[in-house]
Formats: sequence, C-alpha cells, structure tokens
Amino acid sequence: MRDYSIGDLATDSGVKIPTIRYYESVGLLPPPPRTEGNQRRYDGAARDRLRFIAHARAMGFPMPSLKAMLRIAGHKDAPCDDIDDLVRGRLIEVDERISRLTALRAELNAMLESRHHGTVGECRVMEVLSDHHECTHEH
Amino acid sequence: MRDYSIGDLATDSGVKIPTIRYYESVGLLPPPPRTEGNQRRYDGAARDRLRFIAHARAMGFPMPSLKAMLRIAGHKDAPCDDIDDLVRGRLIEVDERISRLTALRAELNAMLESRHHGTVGECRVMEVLSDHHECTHEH
DNA sequence: GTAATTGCTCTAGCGACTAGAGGTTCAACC
DNA sequence: GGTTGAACCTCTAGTCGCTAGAGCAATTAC
Repeated sequence: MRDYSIGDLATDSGVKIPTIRYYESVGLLPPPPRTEGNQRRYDGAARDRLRFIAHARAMGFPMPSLKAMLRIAGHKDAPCDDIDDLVRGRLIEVDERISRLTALRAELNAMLESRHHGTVGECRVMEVLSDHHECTHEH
Repeated sequence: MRDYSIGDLATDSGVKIPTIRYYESVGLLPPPPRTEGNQRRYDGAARDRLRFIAHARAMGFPMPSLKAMLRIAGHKDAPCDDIDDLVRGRLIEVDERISRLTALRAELNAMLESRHHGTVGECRVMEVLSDHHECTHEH
C-alpha cells in the first residue's frame, strides 16, 4: 500500500496544494504522517476523504456541513437521515438561487432591450440602475 | 435643498452605515462635506449615487464594473456602448451560473431519489459524494 | 438641561482560500 | 555517489466586500 505526496493528492483531487494544507489547518483533513524530511505522506483513506471534500465543496456545501458529514461518515451504522437533511437543505438553497438569478436575468435582458439611446445621458440602463422602482422584481 | 445624515442615506438605500463609509474609503462615493462636529452631510446627488451603487451591487455587478459605470456616467454625452458591454457581460455570467446550478440541482435530486438505505454505511449520498465518476455532469 | 440616539475613527475579523518569500528535501539521471 | 531541478516546507500577508466592536463625540427630542 504505497502512499501519496501532497502533490499526488492535488493531482488526484483537483484541489490545489495550499488548499490541502488549509483543509488540514482547519481540521477537515487529519494531519498525515511525515517523512524524515518533514514532508506529508498520505494513504488511500486520506485520498478518499479529500475526494469527498472536493466533491462536496464543488456542490456548494459549506464547510460546517462538510464537517458534519465527515463526522457522521465515521459511524457506518448510524442512520442516514442527517445527511439527507443536509442535502435537502442544500437543494432548497440552490432552488432559491436559481429563481433569484432567473429574475435578475430577466431584468438585465429588459435593460438591454429597452435601450433606444446613443449617449450616456439618455441611457436606459443607467436610469434603471438608478431607480429601484423600475425593477420588475424585488431584491 | 436639505441634506442627509449617513443614517438617512442608510434608510433610503438599504445600505448599512459601515458599508457606506466603506464605499467612501474605496472611492465609490466621494467624501461628503462635514458638519462642525465632523459628521457627514450628503446632498441629493450623493443619495442618487448610493442608490445606483446599491442597486447595481444587488444585481451582482462587481466593484470594478461599478467604478467603470460611475466614471462613464459622469460624461453624459459619451456613447453608451461600454455600459451595454458591462451589462451583457453580466448577463453571460448569470446565464452560466444558472446552468451550473441547474445541473447541480439535478444531481442533488438524483442523490436523494436513489437512496435505498437506512444507515450511513450503505448511503448513496455518501457514495456519490465520494466518487466523482458517479456524477451526471462535470464540475 | 439632560438623556437617548446617532455619529465618529480605528482595528480586527469573516470565509475560503491564494500568493509570495525564503528555505529544505526528494527523486532521477549520469 | 554527486548533482540538479522539481517538489516540498513554514510563515506572513493579501484577496473581496463587507461586518463587529471599542471607545468616544455630536446631535436631537423632550
């Protein structure tokens, strides 16, 4: 069972080397053993853990959720409901962000389409940005 | 033409007082005149400028874009193309975010639906999060 | 006149990294 | 076995866009 340098893990996971060290410093990754020359050497379990972290971060789970999930993952026979809850919560957040961005998108589009201008002085975009009441939605 | 305290501006724009001072410190708002007792007093133009900033920030324009827009806004007879470009660029960003979030949403949903588990040891969610290859899209 | 509110400056902190300085160790090749 | 160059180490500080708090001064309302 060979082990990995920090660079190997970075390549494997797509997480940058300083970020891996950062994860260690905040307790997401356990401090690995070191070589005689003080360099980190990881095993397969650490690699899997980092993969998990990288993937969950890419899905937008915040660090506290990650910590919770990793803590729960340690108890293989624990019920899975807590993790489901985290995923559902994240889903709700994503839905909210999508709908807000969709409204924003409409507003930006409306801005571009309503322009009948040539100079800044008569620029609809600037007017709309100046006056919240012209918005088609709240934010 | 009466003038406004920083609190008045905060109420008007929804921007918090420390944030208004922060905007001044980074050059988004010009330093206003002060009372004898060193308190800021703003006029209507400053209020409008802050409204503009608040609104553009709510639309997600980054500070450099704001600065560019405000700089351009000073020249009422300048052509409007630069502002249009900023809005179009922002629109592209928003579109990208929406499509990435939509893909993510599908993935989270798939996770929840594929669960046929009870304990963490056999939890699909944890497996999917551990293994990027199970994803239905790239990220 | 006095009390409550609002304002001032300054420093430090947030999350989640990222960049750089200045030095050490490892691995591969000859 | 020696040398070179890539990879590694720690540490500090910077990023963005604010936000919080300390400790004090000014304004406003009654």
